[in-house]
Amino acid sequence: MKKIVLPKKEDFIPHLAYDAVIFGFNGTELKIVVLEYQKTNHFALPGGFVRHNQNLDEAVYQGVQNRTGISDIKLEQCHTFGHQNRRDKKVLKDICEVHDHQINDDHWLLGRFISVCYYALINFEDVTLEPDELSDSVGWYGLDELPELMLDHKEMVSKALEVLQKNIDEKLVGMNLLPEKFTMKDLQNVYESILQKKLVRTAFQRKILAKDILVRHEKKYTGKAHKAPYLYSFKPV
Amino acid sequence: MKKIVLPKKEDFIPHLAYDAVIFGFNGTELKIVVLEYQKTNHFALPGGFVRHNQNLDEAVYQGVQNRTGISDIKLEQCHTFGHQNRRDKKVLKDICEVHDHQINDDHWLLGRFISVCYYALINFEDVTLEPDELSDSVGWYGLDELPELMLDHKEMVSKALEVLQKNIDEKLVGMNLLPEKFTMKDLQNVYESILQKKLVRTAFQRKILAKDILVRHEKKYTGKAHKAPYLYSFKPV
DNA sequence: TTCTATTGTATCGGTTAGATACAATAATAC
DNA sequence: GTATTATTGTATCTAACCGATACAATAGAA
Repeated sequence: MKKIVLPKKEDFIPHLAYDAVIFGFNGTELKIVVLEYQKTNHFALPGGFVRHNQNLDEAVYQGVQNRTGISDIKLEQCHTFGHQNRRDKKVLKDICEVHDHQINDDHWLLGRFISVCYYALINFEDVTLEPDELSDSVGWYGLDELPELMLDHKEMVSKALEVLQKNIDEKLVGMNLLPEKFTMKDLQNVYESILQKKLVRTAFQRKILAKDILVRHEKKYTGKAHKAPYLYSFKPV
Repeated sequence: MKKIVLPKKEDFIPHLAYDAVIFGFNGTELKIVVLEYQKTNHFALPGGFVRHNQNLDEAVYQGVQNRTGISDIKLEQCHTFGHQNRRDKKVLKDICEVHDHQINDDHWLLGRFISVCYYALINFEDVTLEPDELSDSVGWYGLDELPELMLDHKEMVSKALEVLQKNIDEKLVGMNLLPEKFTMKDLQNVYESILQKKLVRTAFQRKILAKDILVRHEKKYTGKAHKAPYLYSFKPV
């Protein structure tokens, strides 16, 4: 196992972390990015720390990029988690041990952390997840097939989903959960995955078209024995 | 000037602060609580730091109580501000100097702070603001008569108002911006102050009554030469 | 050619909000 | 007393919107 360099205490704001809930859509199901730490069987949201010379927003953007390979996304804050027992010595120690680091009980990484939670929507298809040196794997997990997550990361997922549901109409316009061109059915699937309920097809189509945010393109012939749906894309702003 | 005790570095999480936007309603206008630091002419939202053995939420609750005398309120998070130049050496130095403290440029209070912003709604009438020893005064200011505020506190006010506007229907039920009993006109005034726009009287009344959240009481005779309005209170949950 | 699943759209009924109208007051002016 | 005035509570009309339903228009298989 390659020896990694632990983050140096003096570079970072102590007791402050961020975590990100990154939503993607595989055509059927809403999924989120989860990291697995090498050999430890510990799972977590992509997260990290904020440098003294970094804006919070930038730290999150760069951190997510480093840890997952995902770039060019728009992250939004959803909540800051600050319970005093937000710490997990065991998990951190396990991770460090795997990498041949012995750390003391008073090491800064084992202390209490306040974490600012962000969320983002990305297109499942044009992303290749690349785990960083800390992580054994980085992968997509459906909301109902999440592994046990570190600390309160599960609560973060719930909160992020809640905020996303509330803002779905604003956030989805021009958002890239879908490929460039998509059918009305695809869009409805995204809505249903996020809202976690079935929508009325005809009313959905009417509502979306009334918004006047879509451009209609050619038909999409799927080979199935029925009328072919039109393809749409979001109107450029 | 009484010499005060500065917060000790070792008690608090460094680089982390909170600030609170506390909304009250005086019957006509929406106002917020602003502190003035003694003799310095510096104004700020009530805020403070988080102790190592405190939950974030508790720190905010207790801090607001200590600094303003306001207790028994429900605070909600609205955003975390983390720009790297969130620091203001001059203001902090001024405040310390007034209290006979000389602090060095590397004092922890002069460093960069990430601040978690909260907001709350309270009943203007049953609160007596009591400034703490740091503050010369604590008072209510209308949104369009705010003094110059420290750092990005003005942005915090905007953000809090934005969140409040979005959640007005949920947050206002049983909320105590109003006295126990109030007229429909009073309630409409609250809505209009928060949303910062005029509402249609008849539609407003119909909408609120349809929610079935009010109890109707006796009429309120104001002495004015017109029909007396009914008093209402929120249905107990 | 027939059949089937899906899509695009129109229509009906119920709900909601803005606009308008109007009757019911509470105090004042006379 | 009676008329006057401002405000309140409610009803009505219309437009917008949503769920439900109906139905014609397919694309491919049988």
